[in-house]
Amino acid sequence: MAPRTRPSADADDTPRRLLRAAGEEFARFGYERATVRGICARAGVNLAAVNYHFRGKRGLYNAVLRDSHQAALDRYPGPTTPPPGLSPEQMLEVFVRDFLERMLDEGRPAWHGQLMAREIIQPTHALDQITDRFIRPQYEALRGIVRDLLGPAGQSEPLLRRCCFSVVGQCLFYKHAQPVIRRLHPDLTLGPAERAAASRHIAAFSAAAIRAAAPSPSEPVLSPPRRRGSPPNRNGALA
Amino acid sequence: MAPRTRPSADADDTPRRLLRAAGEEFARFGYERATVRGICARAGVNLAAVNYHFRGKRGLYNAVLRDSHQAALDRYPGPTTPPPGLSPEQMLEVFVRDFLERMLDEGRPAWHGQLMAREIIQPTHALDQITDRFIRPQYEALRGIVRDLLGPAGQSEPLLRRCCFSVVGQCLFYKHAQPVIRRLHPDLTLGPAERAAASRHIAAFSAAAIRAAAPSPSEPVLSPPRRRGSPPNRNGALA
DNA sequence: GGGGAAGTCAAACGCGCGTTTGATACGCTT
DNA sequence: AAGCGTATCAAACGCGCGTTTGACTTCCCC
Repeated sequence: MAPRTRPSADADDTPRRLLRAAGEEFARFGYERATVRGICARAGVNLAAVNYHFRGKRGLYNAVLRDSHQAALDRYPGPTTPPPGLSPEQMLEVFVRDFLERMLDEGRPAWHGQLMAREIIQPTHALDQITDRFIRPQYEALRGIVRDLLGPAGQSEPLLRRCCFSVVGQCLFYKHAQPVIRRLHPDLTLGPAERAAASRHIAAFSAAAIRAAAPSPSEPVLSPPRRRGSPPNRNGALA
Repeated sequence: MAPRTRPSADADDTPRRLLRAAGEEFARFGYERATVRGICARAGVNLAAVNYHFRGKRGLYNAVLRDSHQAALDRYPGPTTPPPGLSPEQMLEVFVRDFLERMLDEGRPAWHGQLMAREIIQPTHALDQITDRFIRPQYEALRGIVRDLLGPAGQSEPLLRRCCFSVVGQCLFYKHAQPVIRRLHPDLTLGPAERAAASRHIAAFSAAAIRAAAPSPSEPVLSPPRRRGSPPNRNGALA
């Protein structure tokens, strides 16, 4: 069973090395441009191993998604389970910070955010599954936060939707527009400090805009109007 | 010279048909996934015509960019030459509306916006040229608008930059995240009405946020601490 | 009216890709 | 020791891609 001279329980077997190498290549190049040959070369395994262990490139990609999804849930418990007692502004900042960090975090085996970011703009066969298992829960969490910020206006579905799009759009920009950003601002580094500043900016920018979109400030804005109806984060988030 | 039975000045010669077909294919599939065979089939010309008239796929793409760039300038004079007498809020709305319309406008031979949107997230060999000729002018126009909205705070280069990123990020989202949007909101159409509403939302959302980021109208908040040192916007903007 | 440039065309070339094949080696069971 | 399932490997297959080739047609000009 064990190929070379490894007894049995070994974390360095061929499927694991393939998963790791494939995660790096898929995150760096995307599903289409990543090559099975490149992955196998990086993993130091034979070319046919992908088809033997994962039934082809698609199967390997699906396995990487499953694997990294679980790892990401462990690493970022995230705003789907927010610590209580935070103001909506604080929850928005936590959401934005985690979202941005996930996508821009290179280095460690944290490809999940990069794979998600890629799927959004270059869908593969796995997008439906990814939407159900990852994107929609995150989206519902954000909707809950924004709904709280909007107050009574949060009952307006188009407004709520567009505000969420605005938040997510700002975050995705820092991930996907990097080639242009580098050309427009050659001195900009986009290191951890800049990322933190960017996430604070997005959270403050969005919170101010959402608060402004809410009705008049003269009246108790948050609590009373949405006392009725369903709790803010009912459907989808944990479904 | 003229191939079949066409005397001379004919708008339907092979290079023109190739340009048109290539624009559609490049806009729809991107540079990499668009195929020379597909373009030639759509244009109804022989496969070798691309290499004969444009010296290959790259040359054809460059020609499409040049051609559509000129056409786009004709169609959208745009906010680089804004009509005077508009408030900064109105100028921002014009900018956002044109930007969004350019990118989402399908149908007519208006591939330029789609090609630009693609280049931002999937750069090709032409991105440097495109940045200089198209993106940077647009970016500077937006910077001017946002600087006006920010007031004294507009002297802060990082704040100005991030506000511009926020505006552009919101716009790009509607273009690039369409697969996910359709899955999250299957009933959403994204037709002309929704696009118009989205552009109004982005403009209002951003204007409110930028105004909020500006110091209070009663007191100048930002100016004193950074009075010393070099002028804030010296390098890069026009260099 | 004959020479040559310009243009078109079917066919093929070379390459990289995902995948498959068949041989080979290993370890466990009986 | 024989048998068998598991795993690895080098080699090749089949396909689509961008590009090239060489022959053929058409038109202008001297």
